[in-house]
Amino acid sequence: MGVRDTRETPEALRADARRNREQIIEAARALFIRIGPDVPMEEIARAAGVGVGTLYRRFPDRGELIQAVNLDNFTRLAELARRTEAEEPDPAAALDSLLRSVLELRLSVTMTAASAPARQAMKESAAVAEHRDELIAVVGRLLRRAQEDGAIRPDIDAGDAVMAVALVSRLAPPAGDDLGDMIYRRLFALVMDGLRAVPGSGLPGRPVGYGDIEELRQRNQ
Amino acid sequence: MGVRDTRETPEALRADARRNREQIIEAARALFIRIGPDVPMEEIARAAGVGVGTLYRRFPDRGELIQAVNLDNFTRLAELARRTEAEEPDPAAALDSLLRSVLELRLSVTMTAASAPARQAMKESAAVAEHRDELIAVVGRLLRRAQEDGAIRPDIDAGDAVMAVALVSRLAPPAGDDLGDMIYRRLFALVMDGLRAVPGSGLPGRPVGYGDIEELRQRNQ
Amino acid sequence: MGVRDTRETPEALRADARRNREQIIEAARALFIRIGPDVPMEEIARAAGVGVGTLYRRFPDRGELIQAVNLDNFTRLAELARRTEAEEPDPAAALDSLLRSVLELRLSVTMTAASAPARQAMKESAAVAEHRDELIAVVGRLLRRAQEDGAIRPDIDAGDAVMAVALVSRLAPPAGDDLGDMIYRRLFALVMDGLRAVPGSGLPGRPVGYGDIEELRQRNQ
Amino acid sequence: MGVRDTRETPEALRADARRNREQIIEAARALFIRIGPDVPMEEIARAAGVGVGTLYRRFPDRGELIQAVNLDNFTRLAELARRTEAEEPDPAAALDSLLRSVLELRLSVTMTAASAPARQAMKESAAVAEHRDELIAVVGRLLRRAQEDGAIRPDIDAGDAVMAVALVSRLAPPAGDDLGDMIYRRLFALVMDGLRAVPGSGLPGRPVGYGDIEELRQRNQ
DNA sequence: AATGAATGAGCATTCATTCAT
DNA sequence: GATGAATGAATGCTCATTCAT
Repeated sequence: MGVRDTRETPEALRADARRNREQIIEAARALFIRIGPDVPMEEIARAAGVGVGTLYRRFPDRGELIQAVNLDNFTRLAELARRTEAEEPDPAAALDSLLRSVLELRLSVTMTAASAPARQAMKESAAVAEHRDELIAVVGRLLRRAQEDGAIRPDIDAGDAVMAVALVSRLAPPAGDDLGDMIYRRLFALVMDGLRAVPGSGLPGRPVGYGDIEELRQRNQ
Repeated sequence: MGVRDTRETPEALRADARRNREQIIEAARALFIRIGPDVPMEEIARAAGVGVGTLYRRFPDRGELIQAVNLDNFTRLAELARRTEAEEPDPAAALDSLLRSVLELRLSVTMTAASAPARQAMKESAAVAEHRDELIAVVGRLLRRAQEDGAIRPDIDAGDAVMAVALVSRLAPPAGDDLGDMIYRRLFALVMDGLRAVPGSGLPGRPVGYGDIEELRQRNQ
Repeated sequence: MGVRDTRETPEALRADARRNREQIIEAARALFIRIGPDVPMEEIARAAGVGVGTLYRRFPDRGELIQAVNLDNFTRLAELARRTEAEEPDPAAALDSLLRSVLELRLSVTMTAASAPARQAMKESAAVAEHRDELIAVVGRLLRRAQEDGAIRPDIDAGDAVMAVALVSRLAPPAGDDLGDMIYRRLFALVMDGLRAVPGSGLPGRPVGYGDIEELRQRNQ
Repeated sequence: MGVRDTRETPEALRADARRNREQIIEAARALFIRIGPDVPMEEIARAAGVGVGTLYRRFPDRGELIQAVNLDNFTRLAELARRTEAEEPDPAAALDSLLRSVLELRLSVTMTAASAPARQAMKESAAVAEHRDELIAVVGRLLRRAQEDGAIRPDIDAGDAVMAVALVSRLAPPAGDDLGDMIYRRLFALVMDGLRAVPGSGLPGRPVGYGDIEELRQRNQ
């Protein structure tokens, strides 16, 4: 049932090699957020405490690295989604908590594409897709339940919610920036308010499902 | 009353030179949106139908070009704001219309920062600041009047509104993308709903003025 | 008897065109000394108060301009040499005065070649050659007479003297630099002392005539 | 006691990398002399048999390369000065031999300034300064002793001598050019004769110390 | 005839990726 | 397996020269 489309099975690596791999992903995630997905490979290697050679041995090119970070992100998100759905009985509260956590994990690179070269580099991965689907499924279920409760406006679907949150996540400030953080949290709250039922106001078009988002991504390559 | 801090007064250029200048700005604006502020200068020149040399004669480096595009954007925005405020008596409707127009002009590069090198390149310009101030002043006035009418939630200030719109503007789809456009318009509407008065829900922190946004920008250099 | 190998006869130009021509040569001479022979053509044009177009109309490329400056320099030098020889009866004093004047005119670009591209650009001109020959002839005559007087060492020829002075001329300091000027004058005096008769010390090789210098220049292209 | 202000300790490099580094410095020295300090970096790389990337890895910009060549030059010069002073008891002979060797090493770029951009690029380095100081100290000592012997004129100081030699060194001909070489050696001998005591002739100004030369260099940036 | 705009080739530098140690 | 050196393609920018106004 495990999905496996990266060249190597991380579990099969020697202890030190696996540690290297993790450090690289950790460093890459941090730098993708702080500098952007175009950050020099050498800088990532340095931050991870390895040579570029090692980085390239693990991830043959930038695309594979981005994808690995993505996979790592979505693995956590899916796990988080599962747990939140299981533990929080109120769907609106669960949704709010889940989306807030998404932000806190600062997984921004992940969902909303980045610079053109980075988009080129980001290959589709079955493993990522699997976790993403799971996340989306949870969001969809919570959304529907919350809509049945009247806590979330009825004219939206999971795609709307995901886009809204993904958008806000782009503003994630560097750690320690209090003003940036306040603005960020206010914006999230404001968007969440937008997701709540607002009598008398309708959105244009039709509810956007996650399939729509994927189609959109295709189109931009 | 006119402000001018670019080296040359565009009006004083020869006819063909002015046409080139405008084509360059047009091409740059489009490419900054589509590709990002790091698009190769050569690509901008090609899109504008001129040689690189011409591009550089007009804009000594990328920073000057970005700034010129910014100035052009904000000049239009300020003009638009003035007109909207003068013509639409209902403040909430004016605000909605103004912000919607901002999106339609696809002026995204403008307000929300870009990649690190691009940020470095984006010099502050007195002319840009003047137009920006005027735009913000109008947004602030409309906001206050709409809040007095109870049409907009009382716990926000101009900075909140501007950030919200700037954020959405990043999603501006290429012309002709119907799905993208629908998602984009829905998101905008959703955010506008968030700006409306929502009884019983308060935002964290305090209202964010435009000064806060500027401080934020400073900090990111 | 006039030599004419530049495209246009300066005398035949309209008054304003001639003034332009002279201003360009003046500006070029100053900038060649201050910045070097690679100074941008546009900068020369600006200093001369004309557009590049005008500069290029007069001097089709950098080589022609360098050559024109050269011609101007050598014309003055030849005239100066004639006058000095006629007016100063003591050959050693005349030589000293002539060489000192050469320095004071700061005609350095002229004789000792410059950067590789500049050397490429400096075409041989019959007019320059004529004036140069005249200058050299005077130096040679003064030298011989001074040697007969025992005032100048016997083992040198005009080429030696010219090279020595040309060398020193490279140090010409910008106007107003007192320290630089002192060093410059000391060096000149020191070289002149080297040219004077020094009993008991002989130079290696054989006396170097001007023909040798020209052959050397050929070889370096 | 060794001084080292370049980022890397050359000794610590891998064998092949060190060889490359040396080839680059060798090629750069030769080309700086032959073409000038503005030779294309690519040409230097080609002459050294490496790619540009390698050149830039070792020397992050032209300035660092110039400085490295300088350091190499002065290291040799200082060593040579030490040896000459230790081995030759007659100060005048030692001075003549030392200065002659300086020329033979063709270290011209070093002391006499270059084109404006190159001057900008030439950063001051503590290591270079140290070796230069040592060289100057030796020259100064030899000079004083020779002056006491009456073999060198009394009205000069180390700065005069260094400038004189630096000047001549600019004429260094390419290897194998016999005529150029003869002229070069004659000029050197002539300058040396100028340095010798010449009764009845005084230099203008005051003796120039090395501090004066440094001040001069400052002024030219 | 003068002007200054347009062009594009040339050089410096960076960085993704490959490869020798 | 890890390292960091080498490579060269890509991109920013400058400037000599040509050409439209």
